[in-house]
Formats: sequence, C-alpha cells, structure tokens
Amino acid sequence: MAELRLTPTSYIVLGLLDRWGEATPYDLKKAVSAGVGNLWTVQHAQLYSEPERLAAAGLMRERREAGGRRRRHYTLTAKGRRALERWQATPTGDLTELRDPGLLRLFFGADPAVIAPVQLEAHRARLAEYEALRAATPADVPAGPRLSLEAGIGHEREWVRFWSRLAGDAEGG
Amino acid sequence: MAELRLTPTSYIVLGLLDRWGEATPYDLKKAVSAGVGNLWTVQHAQLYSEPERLAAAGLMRERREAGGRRRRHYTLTAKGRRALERWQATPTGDLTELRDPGLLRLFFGADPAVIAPVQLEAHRARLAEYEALRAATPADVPAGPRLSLEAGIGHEREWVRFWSRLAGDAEGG
DNA sequence: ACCGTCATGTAATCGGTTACATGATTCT
DNA sequence: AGAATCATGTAACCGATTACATGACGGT
Repeated sequence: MAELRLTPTSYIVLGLLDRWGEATPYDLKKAVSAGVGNLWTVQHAQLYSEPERLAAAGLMRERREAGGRRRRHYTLTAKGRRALERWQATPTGDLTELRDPGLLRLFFGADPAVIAPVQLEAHRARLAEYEALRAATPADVPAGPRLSLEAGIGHEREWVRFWSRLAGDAEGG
Repeated sequence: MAELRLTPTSYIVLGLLDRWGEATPYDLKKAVSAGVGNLWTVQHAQLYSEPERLAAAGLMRERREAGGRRRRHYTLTAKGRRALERWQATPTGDLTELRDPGLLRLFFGADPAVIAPVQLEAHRARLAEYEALRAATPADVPAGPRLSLEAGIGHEREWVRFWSRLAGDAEGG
C-alpha cells in the first residue's frame, strides 16, 4: 500500500483492465498489440511487473490459478478505478516531443538524400496500415481508439509530406 | 574501451561536440536548450554521465581544469567522429511513436471536452514559439536545425487542427 | 522426429529521472 | 541583507529494456 508514482504505463494497464474486466499479463500483451500499441508501446516484461506494483498499492487485485500454469489474473479495485477516472478527468498541458530518430540525424547534419527515402517509405507503409485499420474498424469501437487512429493518420500524413519534399528535392536537385 | 551501446543521447552529445569543438557538461546543457531540446530532451544529469561513458569507450577525450571549479572539458576523438559520421550515414526505418499524454487519455475514454481545450492552448503556444523562432533564425544556421524546426511546426499545426476539431465539436454540440 | 513460432514468464542490467547540494550572481 | 535564480555537480533510485528460459502446439 506504499505510495507509488503512476506512469503512463500504469494508466495503460489500468485502462486496459477497465475494458477487459480481468486479464493476465499475456492478455494485456495482446490487448496492447491490438490497440494502444500504435500510440504507446509497452515491453511485455513490464506487463508482468507493473500489475504487481499496482496490486501492491491496492489499485488491483490478483488471483492466482491453483494448478497448471498458475497464471495471475488481475482486476481493478475501486481504488484503481478511481485513480483511472481521476487521470481521465485531469487535462494536461504536457506535450510530447517529436523524438524522431530520422529527424535527429537530420538535425545533426545527415544528408537528406540518404535519410529521406527510407523514412518516406517507412511512413508510407505505416500510413497505409493505419488507413487499412480504419477501413476495417467496426462501427462499435469507442470514440477514444477511433480518434487516436485519426490522430495517427494525420501525423503520418504530415511525415509523408515532410520526407517527400526532402526526397523530391534530392532527386530534383 | 569496453563495448557500449550508443543511444540517441550519445549521438546528441557527439553531435553537439562536433559543432562546439570543446564543451563542458554545462555548455552541453545550454546547447541542448538552444536547439535539439525542442526535438529531443536530455536531462542535465545525463550530460555529466554520458560524456564519461563515451570517454571510457574512447569516443571522446576529457581535459580537467587544474584549479578552481575543476570543470571537465570534452572533445571528440577521431573514433568519436567516425561513430557520429557512421550514424549520420545510416538511414533508419525506425519510426517514433506518438506517445502523447493527452491522446492517451483520449484513447482510454477521457472526455474530449475536458482534454481538448487545454491541449489546444498548449499546442498553440508552442506553435507560436516555433514560428517566432523561425522568424528570428539567422540565415546562416545549417539546414539540419532549420528543417527540424519545419518538421516541428508541421506537427504542431497538425495537433492544433486535431484538438481544434475536438474542442469545436464539444462547443458546438 | 524435428523445427518453428506462440505462449508465458523470470532475472539482470542500465539508461534516465529525481533528489540532494552548494557557490556565485543579480535583483529588490 | 535577503530572496531568487543561475551555475554546476553528485548520488540514489527505479522504470524500462534486454537477455534468458521453457513448455505447448501446429506443420512437414
């Protein structure tokens, strides 16, 4: 029940549990890949340690299978749900950094003609993937994931614009 | 001279040193704030430990002041410069994740009417800052930083579009 | 039978963040 | 003279990544 800092990873676990009702770390792993993973990756090892931390703080309950694999199943406690809701209701002025590996190279003097084509292709592929995902999205998925996907698409388009111009310049020059 | 993994932080240090010629950790801190910091933040404590790591691997040389503050001054070695150049010349297909705290809340069901206005204002402020920066940029800054700033502006515009729509929907609905 | 790939987890390492400190300037 | 901020570092902690393992299952 000690104090602990809640990180984005914590809220990802809390948020997923809120939807799933009950889940093992492996369920969480699958859930991450299926959704949030596009927006915020979590290493699978953390899906074992983080619920443990959260359980120690009383935000989740652990049930251990008696036989066989002895899997751990987690569920939110009321306290956990409150923490999640408080977080959802608290707007942030925090902004992400770009933290883009290609752009970092560019910043430090890499030749755009070298960087741009590879980045361009990677972003195009991702954009296509997102758009396919959107096309395949059933009507009943909640607004959150849908909007996040829209955001992702918007930014991928922006990257494609950016790197296209650089790749084009190199080619044309 | 042991093997070590070079992280983005490493390349930031190498890249800055390459421009500055020689610098103390505090110089690096100022250099980060002035430029790359907008794209990729580095905690100041790491600007003490990272050069040490790099020096141990032979990528940089350390000179210690004899008296007074006994500051450490670092310069690139030939090996360090080679590492930097190799990195610059190696395109990546690695892509960043969005990792946006506001979007994460949205994903997990936060109310856009709560999140959007605050995010919108923050992004507008940042956009204005970037545009001011661009306006004030002297003609002789190298292409790297200039292009990075362009990328930053593009993405901030995208965020403003995104959150505007959500804030507007909430208001209009 | 063998191979690959899910499924499922633990352990160790390490980079990065936070906290702690203190002298020097500048401002009121 | 005191407050606040800048300058300059060190130390401790911890979350996250990487590496290491092993059993089950589907296919050739």
